[in-house]
Amino acid sequence: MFLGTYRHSVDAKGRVAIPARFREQLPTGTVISKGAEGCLQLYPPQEWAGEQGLRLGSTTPAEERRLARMMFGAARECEFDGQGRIVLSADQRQYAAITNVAWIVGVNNLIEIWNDEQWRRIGEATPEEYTRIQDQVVERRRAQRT
Amino acid sequence: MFLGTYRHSVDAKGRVAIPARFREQLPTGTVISKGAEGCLQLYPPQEWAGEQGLRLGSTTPAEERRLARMMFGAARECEFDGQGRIVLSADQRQYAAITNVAWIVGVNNLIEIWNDEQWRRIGEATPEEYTRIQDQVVERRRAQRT
DNA sequence: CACAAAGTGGGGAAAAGTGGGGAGTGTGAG
DNA sequence: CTCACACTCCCCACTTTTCCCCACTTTGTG
Repeated sequence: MFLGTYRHSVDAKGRVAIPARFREQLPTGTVISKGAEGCLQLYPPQEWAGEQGLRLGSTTPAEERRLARMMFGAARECEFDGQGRIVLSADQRQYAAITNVAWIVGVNNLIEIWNDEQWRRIGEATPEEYTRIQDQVVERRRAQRT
Repeated sequence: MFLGTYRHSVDAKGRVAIPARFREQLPTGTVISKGAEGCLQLYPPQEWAGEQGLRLGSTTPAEERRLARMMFGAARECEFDGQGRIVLSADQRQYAAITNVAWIVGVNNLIEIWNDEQWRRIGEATPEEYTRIQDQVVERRRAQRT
């Protein structure tokens, strides 16, 4: 389970430290790829395996083909250096618009990496916004039960 | 079952002691997150388990993605030190507007942490207000059943 | 009143995060 | 074929943060 938000710096070489709490839970075989809303996502091996359902074949719909190409084409296996950092490629940094600062966010089953501005919009919700969102969950749960 | 209200101090490091009565009932795996109306909430493992259904994957809809990011990004697993204290992160203290004092309130199935001013507004309700609130709940329940 | 438990505060060791230098490897041009 | 350049990766050193431990104060209880 990945929880919490961490603000780490990205150096000139594109290196960013993954919080130790997360790193402990990431075995080799962890994959980094592009995610929705312009973030990067780290999939632990078992989560990445869950995405294998997305395959190309003669019956695959067009949107799924496109999604599969983007997801798998952008994916790379994570490699940690001695200090627990990974290197974000120039391509990945451009996609996520990351320059000097990155927010590393635990989202239950996977980890996301965001640029400064975009994460602030999500993470710095006021208590009022947060209350509203929470009410949405309650509402959604109720809808699902029926 | 968590009952009662406790006023504890928060030191310069952001540490706050959880009342011993509560601590005895909190196994490892307890999670602290942001709650409605600007409080912080402690979920015992069995309460938090309900939130686990929310997972990210290539088939997760947009509203759920946003929700999951906010919920899990704001949460952290509780870690007690030798004196039974937890550390409130700078982010959590800002959200709940907590500086030197925190009110720790048992609310049946979970625990809430409030700042001085906001808790006074809730806790110092007059008998008249209390009655009115109770009637509102009764009214709402009645409306929902229909 | 005395003792025990709970809460509070601070100092120091250890761990995590950050930045830079340099060796090794591969590529491309001369 | 050789040399120069660029890039990657590994290692080292420094800074900051975390957390663990100790000691004191306060509260509650027998």
